[in-house]
Amino acid sequence: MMQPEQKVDPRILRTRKLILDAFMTIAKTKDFASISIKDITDAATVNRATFYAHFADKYELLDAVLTDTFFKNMHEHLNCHDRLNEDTVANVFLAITRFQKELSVQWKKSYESFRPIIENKIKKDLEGLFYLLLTNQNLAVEKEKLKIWSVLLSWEIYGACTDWQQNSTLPAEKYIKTAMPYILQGMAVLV
Amino acid sequence: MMQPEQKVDPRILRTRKLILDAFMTIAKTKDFASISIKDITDAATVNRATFYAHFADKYELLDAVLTDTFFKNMHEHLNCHDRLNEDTVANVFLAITRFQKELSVQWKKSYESFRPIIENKIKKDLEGLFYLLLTNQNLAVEKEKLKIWSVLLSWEIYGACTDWQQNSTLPAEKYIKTAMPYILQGMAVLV
DNA sequence: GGCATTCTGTGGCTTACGCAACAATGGGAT
DNA sequence: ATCCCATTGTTGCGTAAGCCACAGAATGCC
Repeated sequence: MMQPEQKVDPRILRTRKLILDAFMTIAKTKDFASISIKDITDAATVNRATFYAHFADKYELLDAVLTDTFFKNMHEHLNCHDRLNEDTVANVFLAITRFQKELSVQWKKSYESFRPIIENKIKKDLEGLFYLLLTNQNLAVEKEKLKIWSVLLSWEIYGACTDWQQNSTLPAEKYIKTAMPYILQGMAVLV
Repeated sequence: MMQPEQKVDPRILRTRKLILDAFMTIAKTKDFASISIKDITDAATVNRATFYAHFADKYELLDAVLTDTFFKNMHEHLNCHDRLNEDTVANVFLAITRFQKELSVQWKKSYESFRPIIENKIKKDLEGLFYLLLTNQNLAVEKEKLKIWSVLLSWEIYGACTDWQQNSTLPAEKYIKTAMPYILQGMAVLV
């Protein structure tokens, strides 16, 4: 989003990465609740006090990990200069479902305890993403409305993902194609 | 050797490892002479000034890399509580030849410029190793003599390695078996 | 219940590292 | 020969990270 990204001390990046990597590794073998800060800092070969200089607690770390991995995943299939249209929505849907799949496989032991946190996180991120896309295509609509519509759209999409995951036997591509007319109908208010 | 190994700041170990790893990686693709300090520190994501806090120059780094890898290699086939005998000598010979082989393959681009440095280094290390083994088995011989005999033995063994590498077509195991009687004859002065 | 143990945040102090700037050296090109 | 640019070590200063010790909370065990 902001490309200048003014220089960050390399030590900060290094330590952050050490912590994130350590956490992701541990999450594969241990339940989230039973992971202690010490487990993480030991694995990261970082002092416990240093952890707290980067993150307030375990949950903030989880948040950061999700942001990193989710956005990484997202950007592989979407660039933020796209307009919000049928293709974009479909791509977002597919990226989310793929991401969830990956998480539940990679983080077997922790995924269940993560789920509600992940859900909120992704919806917030989505909301921000949609809002960004919408403002970028300068429509003649007040920002207030765009904000709310972003919320609606993010819940809608995320709901679709959850439903697909839990109840559907369709391939993701089919599912989203089926859902698309309804979504587009809602988005039509934009133009 | 010394097992207490009083605690070292983890940052030092980390930085050192980053530098060593970076160097070994670069050595695969570039000639030693053409590797700059900046190349190394960039790859290691470490500041150039930090490099100089750890090593005086490129050669000291090379020295450290060799020590680490050589001793690692050596200890896999030998423990320092062994006595100095036929088996030990044979193991050392094989460890060295294996190590040289590995280097020349791994560090294609740099090996030739390394060679003389490596040679001195290994002989020094060998000398220390032999001296250690000899003193450990408390013989009734002055230290002064043990020191000199360690030198002779290390040159002898290293010479054998070089000759094998350059002139011999025998398998290393055969070669050392052939050379062994002569070496043992020399060592007989010890008992 | 009580007791011991582990974990969590936090603060004060020390140390290692990053940064920018420097003079000195050494090719390489024209 | 001259200029140019890159590399080499070195320095002083600011900041991130390590270390230790602490009190309070949580957990487990009997």
